[in-house]
Amino acid sequence: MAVALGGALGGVVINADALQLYRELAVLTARPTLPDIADVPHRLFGVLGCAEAASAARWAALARAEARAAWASGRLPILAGGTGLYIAVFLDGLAPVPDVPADVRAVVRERLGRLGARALHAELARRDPAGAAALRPSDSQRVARATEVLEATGRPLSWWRARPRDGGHRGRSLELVLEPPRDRLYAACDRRFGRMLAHGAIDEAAAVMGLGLGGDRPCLKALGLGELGLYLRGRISLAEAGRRARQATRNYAKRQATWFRHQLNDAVRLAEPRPADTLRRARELAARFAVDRPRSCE
RNA sequence: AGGAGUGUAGCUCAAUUGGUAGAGCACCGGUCUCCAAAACCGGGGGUUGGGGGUUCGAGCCCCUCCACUCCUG
Repeated sequence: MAVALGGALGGVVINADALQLYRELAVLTARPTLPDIADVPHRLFGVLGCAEAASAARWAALARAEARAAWASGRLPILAGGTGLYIAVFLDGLAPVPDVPADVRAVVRERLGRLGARALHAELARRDPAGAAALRPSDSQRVARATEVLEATGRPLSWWRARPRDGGHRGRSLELVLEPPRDRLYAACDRRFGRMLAHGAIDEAAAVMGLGLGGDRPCLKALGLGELGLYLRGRISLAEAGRRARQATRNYAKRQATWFRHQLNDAVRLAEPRPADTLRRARELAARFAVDRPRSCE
């Protein structure tokens, strides 16, 4: 869809997917391949090494720069991808929380692994009662985030969130959500892994495993990577790896559907009719959008 | 054909000596401001293979039929 729109409207496709950011993950993230991208410029695909860690803020800064560059060259920026948080951050901006130093982050993660989320939450409750009360003790990810921000800045996360947000383009963009019927969505999920295998997913997984990265690297969360890792170490059969990867893909698609249904209220929803119809519809929408297209994305 | 065993939620399995069925996963729904392909929360579900019997009461005991598995021929 993004490529079709980009071709029809003179656009640049900008990746809005947390995992397609990683260079070493091409097959396993179904990154667009050459025939697709020949006619339309693509940005932010495979631009980080797996040794690095992406974040919403880091991506947003890159995406804003790319969007500006696209406008400057007279092209329409088209963000495409499945990471709801990233898109939300692009649209609404982010609280101006300073970057948390890597060592602080590492210490908090280590303690999380050793003590568990509930223990960190109890500790947070003493230092930032309001912030802790807003979090479930079992929510390891957010408890760790709140802890590391407090640790690094000396101020609770809630204090930072009360400040005005940086950036944001809400109201100056057109949002399209592809919403295929659930059975077709799941069927597509099931087909995906087999296709990846046919395109060298096993070799790619072996190469990534060979990097010897720490177990907490974001890039290791790619669907199917962990499963193929178990297969490569002889722990499970390839059939079992496939079964688990397909299941994980469906579970993820379900979460995406929930996110996009509730977090992008103004989006135009396309229930995926035949591709030609969808494209025509999208062109109409984009043409309408072009009439009051802002002069710059600043 | 004979012998043995098993049939409980979509799947894999639980259920103290008979006291009117639970869990994980799936599925559905939801949360979401910096690891988000993450992290977390909630929900609906089963005339316990069919029929009959014993009993105050049967997923548990008895009879019978059906299905599947294994063994022997």
